[in-house]
Amino acid sequence: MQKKKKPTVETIEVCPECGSKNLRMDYDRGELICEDCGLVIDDTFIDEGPEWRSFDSSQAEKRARTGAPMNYAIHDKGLSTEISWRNTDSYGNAIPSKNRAQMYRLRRWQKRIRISNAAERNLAYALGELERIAASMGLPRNVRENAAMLYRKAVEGNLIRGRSIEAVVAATLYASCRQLNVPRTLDEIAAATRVGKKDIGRTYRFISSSLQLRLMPTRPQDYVSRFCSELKLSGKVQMETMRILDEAAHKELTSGRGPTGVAAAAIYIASITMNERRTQREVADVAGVTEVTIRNRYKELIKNLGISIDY
DNA sequence: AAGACGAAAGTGGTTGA
DNA sequence: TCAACAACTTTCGTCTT
Repeated sequence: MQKKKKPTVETIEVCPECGSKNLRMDYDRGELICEDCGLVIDDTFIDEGPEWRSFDSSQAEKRARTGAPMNYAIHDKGLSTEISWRNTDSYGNAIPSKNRAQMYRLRRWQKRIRISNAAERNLAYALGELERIAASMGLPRNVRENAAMLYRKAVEGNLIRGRSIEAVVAATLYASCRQLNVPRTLDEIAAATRVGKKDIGRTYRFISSSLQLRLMPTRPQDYVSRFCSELKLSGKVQMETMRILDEAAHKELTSGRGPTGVAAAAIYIASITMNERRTQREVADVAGVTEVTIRNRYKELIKNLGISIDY
């Protein structure tokens, strides 16, 4: 019954950057992180199976709940019965031909009951899309489930009418990412869907105000670890960046500014002061802003924080 | 030659009358 | 609903390494 798992990121044991074996899986953010240098080794690992794992029977007992786990990402929350298409019984034996017709009728009814009307069908389609997009972006499971919940609420509130399903799915994903502090930019979401950034933004605003999501504006800090690892910067740079951003936030240099731009500028500064220099273009590409924005932000930062940069 | 700099004009979104 | 506005982008010429 248990199929052999194909090798995943969990088979990586040594940090390719510093050789440390001190790796940690951050399930909340969906990242595999080196504890020593801070490198995010892989943020696109595929999660298989339930959201928890047990390593021995006592843990399994503590963590297991009765019945199947609720899964909001499946349109009937994963609680319905599934009938396999195989003509075998649960022991793997072939079902006698005289029962085949009966099985066929059972399956047909099962389908009709499960996906009975247009609303259900749309929900099933939407959640399939959600899963596809989230998977291609490497978003962790909790973000997907959260997004699925938001989508259900949107359906209940009749917020879908007049909007494309994919736009709403993208918007809920975006909202979910922000709620759980694993922000992705609108650009990134737009790149993974067939919906324009404009549409997603509009739909997002509509949904979040209708559902009263009260989301804080994204903080630059939330982007740092992802950007830094994409730039292959060490944990030292990351920490320095955080320090700069904290100070900047304290002096109100971040409000009103685009968080990605501020994050990019702080990373740029930290990369120089920590002797791991990256060009403005490199940082700009990763952060999805232009060099000009980085220049503007970083001039503000070094002026107001009294950081001197000597080459 | 690549990177950094800065000016100027253009874009899309927010705000307030 | 519209215009003002700030943030950000694009483009381009110039300077620095």
